[in-house]
Amino acid sequence: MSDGNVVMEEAQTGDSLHYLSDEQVQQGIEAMFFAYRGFTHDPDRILATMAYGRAHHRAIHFIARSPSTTVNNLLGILGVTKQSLNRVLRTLVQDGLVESRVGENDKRERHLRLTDAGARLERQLSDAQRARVRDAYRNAGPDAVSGFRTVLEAMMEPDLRRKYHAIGEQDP
Amino acid sequence: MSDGNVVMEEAQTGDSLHYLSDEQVQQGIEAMFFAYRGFTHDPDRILATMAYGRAHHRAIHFIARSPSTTVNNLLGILGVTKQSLNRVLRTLVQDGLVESRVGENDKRERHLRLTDAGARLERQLSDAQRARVRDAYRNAGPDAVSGFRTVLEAMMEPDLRRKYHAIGEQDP
DNA sequence: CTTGGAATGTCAACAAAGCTGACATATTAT
DNA sequence: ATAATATGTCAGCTTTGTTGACATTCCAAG
Repeated sequence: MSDGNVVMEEAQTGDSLHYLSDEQVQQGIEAMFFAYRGFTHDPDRILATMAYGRAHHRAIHFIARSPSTTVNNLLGILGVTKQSLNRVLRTLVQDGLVESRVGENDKRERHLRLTDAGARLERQLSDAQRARVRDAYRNAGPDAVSGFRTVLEAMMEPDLRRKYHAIGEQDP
Repeated sequence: MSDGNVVMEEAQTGDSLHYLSDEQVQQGIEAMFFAYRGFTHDPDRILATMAYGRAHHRAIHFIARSPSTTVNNLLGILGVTKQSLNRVLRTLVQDGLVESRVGENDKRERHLRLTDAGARLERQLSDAQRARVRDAYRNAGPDAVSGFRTVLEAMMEPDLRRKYHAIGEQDP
């Protein structure tokens, strides 16, 4: 819990690295845990009333964000196996929420987009989540939001950070 | 995606609420998703080599943080059913990583604490996670860290925010 | 034009970790 | 005495992840 590491740093630099103490780091870890629970709470509550789960929400979210994305691209973003994603996508396509089009250039690829019904569900699912994040932003203020995003970015795995930045760009 | 809501706010207050735009909120949602993946990446990698999973890590983490906590308290923190937690605790006690003592005042309660072996595993599991968070903190700087924690707190469900603050205090 | 590899889909089997419901056992509180 | 609390346990189910194997389709390299 308290190896001499941080103590040495503090001895070297005084109190300026207080935010790097084990206790501060530990509290940050716990804050991530509890905040993520809040983060998923609202969509989970809605999904519990349907035949869908969090995996469906994730797929719907990123299809909405990157229309015409391919299955392979989605696999890279979500970090699950194709079998796992395919089970989710199959139900969404069957239920008419997602459309799977054969690629024009490369006909092996399937390009995914939400149908109108899918977009409606996406809206419903994400509205509560957006509201929560927006409220948190409003309460915290712009400087805190900036720091929030800076730390989150620094916490990502490098390849996921690249994917994070690629979302919403021209050619992902 | 862009209901007129935010546009109205921006019309009212100018650009000061830019950080509340749907696009900013959406990016924050995705940052949470990707960052949480990084957050769990290191312990998950270690756990994959053992017979334990993320649920064991969570139990071990909070037992380490709140020694002598009761099962009921842990249930409230983790937000799972007693059956689910019990399955995890049973293996940890059987494997000699967690000790379960009958309460002194109230003998219905079981007070949980890590054994030496459990503390060693906790250290191993959490070291990588702490290192990642500490590196993220270091790269982001103290102001960003402050904002990070402010937004995370604002994102929590109120009852979990209370539990978050109660951890590490005298009488949880 | 054949062939290797890539992208996708699908089947089967399995595991982790959540859930509900029911029930048992101590122990404490009323 | 009786009710409520804290815990443990059994059985069964669901979601979501995993591997492994195999088929199809198609692009690209030879």
